[in-house]
Amino acid sequence: MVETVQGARDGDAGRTGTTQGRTGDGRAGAQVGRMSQRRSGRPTLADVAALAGVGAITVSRALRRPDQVSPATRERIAQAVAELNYIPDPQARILASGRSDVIGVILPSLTNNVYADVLQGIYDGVAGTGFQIQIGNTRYDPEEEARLAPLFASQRPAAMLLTGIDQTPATRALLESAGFPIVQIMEKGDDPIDMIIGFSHFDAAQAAIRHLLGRGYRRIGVLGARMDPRLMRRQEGWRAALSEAGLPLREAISPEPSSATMGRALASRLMDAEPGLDALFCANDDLALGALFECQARGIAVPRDFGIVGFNDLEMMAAAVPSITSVQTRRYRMGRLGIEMLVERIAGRRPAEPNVDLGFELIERESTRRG
Amino acid sequence: MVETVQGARDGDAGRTGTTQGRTGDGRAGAQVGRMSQRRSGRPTLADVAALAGVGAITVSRALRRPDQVSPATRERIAQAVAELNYIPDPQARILASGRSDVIGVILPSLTNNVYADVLQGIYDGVAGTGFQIQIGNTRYDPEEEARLAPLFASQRPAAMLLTGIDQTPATRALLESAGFPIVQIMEKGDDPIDMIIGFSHFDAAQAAIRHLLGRGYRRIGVLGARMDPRLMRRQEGWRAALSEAGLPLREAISPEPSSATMGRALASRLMDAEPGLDALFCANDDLALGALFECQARGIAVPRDFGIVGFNDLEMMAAAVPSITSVQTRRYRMGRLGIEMLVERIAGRRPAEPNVDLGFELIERESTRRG
DNA sequence: TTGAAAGCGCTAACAT
DNA sequence: ATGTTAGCGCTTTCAA
Repeated sequence: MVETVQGARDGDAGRTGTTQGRTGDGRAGAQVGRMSQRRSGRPTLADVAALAGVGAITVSRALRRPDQVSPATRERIAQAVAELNYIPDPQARILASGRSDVIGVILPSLTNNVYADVLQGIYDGVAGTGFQIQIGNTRYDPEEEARLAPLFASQRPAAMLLTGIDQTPATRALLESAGFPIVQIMEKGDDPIDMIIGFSHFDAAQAAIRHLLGRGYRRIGVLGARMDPRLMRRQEGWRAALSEAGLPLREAISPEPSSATMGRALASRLMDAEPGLDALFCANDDLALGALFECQARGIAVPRDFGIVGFNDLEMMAAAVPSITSVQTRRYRMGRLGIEMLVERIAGRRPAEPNVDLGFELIERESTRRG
Repeated sequence: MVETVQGARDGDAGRTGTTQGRTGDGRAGAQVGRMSQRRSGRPTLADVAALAGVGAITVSRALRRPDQVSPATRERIAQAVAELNYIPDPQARILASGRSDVIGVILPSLTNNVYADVLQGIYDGVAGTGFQIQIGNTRYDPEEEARLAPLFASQRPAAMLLTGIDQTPATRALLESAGFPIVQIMEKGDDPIDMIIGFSHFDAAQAAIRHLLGRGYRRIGVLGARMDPRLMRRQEGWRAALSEAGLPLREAISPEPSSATMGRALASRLMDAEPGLDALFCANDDLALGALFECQARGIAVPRDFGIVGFNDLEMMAAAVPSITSVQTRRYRMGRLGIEMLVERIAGRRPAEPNVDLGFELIERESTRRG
């Protein structure tokens, strides 16, 4: 998605003569009297300038750096702007200045609750800053990311926000010399392209397993779906924790998207394959919800006979009966802080800390609170 | 969010000299020999043209309408493009042509599952078309929509997609004369600004109540949260259906966002206030999930002693125990079809039907299957 | 503090 | 089928 390819569409339905005539009104326009057919019909800087009796550049300055224009002129310009209902043309501005107000954002998914929250943080972070967000959706496809990142980068964005740390070497090289601020989110990393905000998926998964161990569960299984790089690192974490405890690895993994239905299916499969299973760490909350439903369907008592831990701490974990223990991750914060750091950098300020570990927190609830 | 205001940021961190030197290489550039400091450093149309030994406009045409250029020239141009790694500048294109490849999209939420699905449909619809998506998030605030819509419209989008039919008169007037295709989604309507894709929330809510009645439930309550215009119309629907059946109105409504936790709270409140309640229609699925959890917490048997119907048919409704009856709405389809219709119109073709009612379907599951 | 000129990279409108 | 010219609306540069 979001290509800037040429070709395709050509016609221009509905684009014909609408506000055509208005061009003439102020007759303020350029020195030249004749009317080009190419003009958009909207008032331009020159129109405002003529009406205010100043040069175009003064209007431009009044708009961008009001302090460089005398209060009197500023006021006259403000009136002209209001009168003409002038709105600056962002395209012209970008072309002339070589600088855009677009922050490119590349996410692996839009429907996944995790990224919906990130997205909310991003939009809240950008609110009122004057920047625009341009979203690319890779659908968890590394090739799509490799295609999208250079494409976005080539459009002179003011900054870019990327998900994760697994960009291809080529993409990475391109971005490192791109000349605009970049932040990677969702993962901890020693070697960011520029800035990074995240947490250790390895540690978080390890903490989940240790929590189950601490509650006395021993025959622990793990459910996972859609093994993206973050999931892979969680996998390393739960494997390490299980191995450290001398416990065998009991996993049910699917490449398909995570969902409650998938959670039920995977839980069912693992329960059948591993009789005596007494707990599940679910690498996503929707899997955990599905696992709980599967327990209910089988009449298994949670938490007495079976423990469940989820991951991400989605809102419904607290509402479930029993409520479900989960690893809280700061998704909204990553999106929001990511944008805030980028905006800081665009403004020429250095963030105090370009490498932020937001950590995680294991929220214990009823699903692992036994006896 | 997504303003195009002036002011704010000024500095240009990190933007300093990166690929500076490269400007000289092809020396192909314009007729003028001197090198402006303003140049971006990226190869331009003129560079490609010089390398291919043709005029700039020919390159432009080769890129946009290859059939208007002879195969031989086209081939030479393709080579030059590849050699220079040329990427067209979208801003310059937009400025010169007065036409952009941006489709503006205004949604009330990004985190709500409903709109996450719509968004996915939108991105899938736009994939491969060459159009870009610009999202505005109103957070269910009509004023924000009234602010955002004109702002987007002023940026010469190729088209716009709006949510619902409750734009202010001013916004509506502006958009009606905007000159680009517009589609409204999520609701049925007789008087679209341009095109519309939706379904009747009134009918859908009515169908939900009638389903409960058909299953023999009589002391029916309704839960609602965040009463946006769609919810209001559902409310009219459930009220009509209850009144038609001669049943009293038992509602628990909250202006706060819908969530499973909210569902539990509202269900709890209504159950306490209305002893003997035997069913709930929940105007959102997360409320329905919360209601189910509340029943579980209270030891109420669903569906035997209590019926539950949700709205939207989110994935987890099918996984719940018992699975939850819900009104299926075609969210993804509305997003996708909306974009497809816009793209058709941009290409100058008229869609067969500019007013599409996608309907809904009541999916009966265990939560209302008693007896 | 203000302005004139030039140009950002591309395409529309006429040529040829 | 290809080229020439003149912008699109804004900002940079340099000057006053």
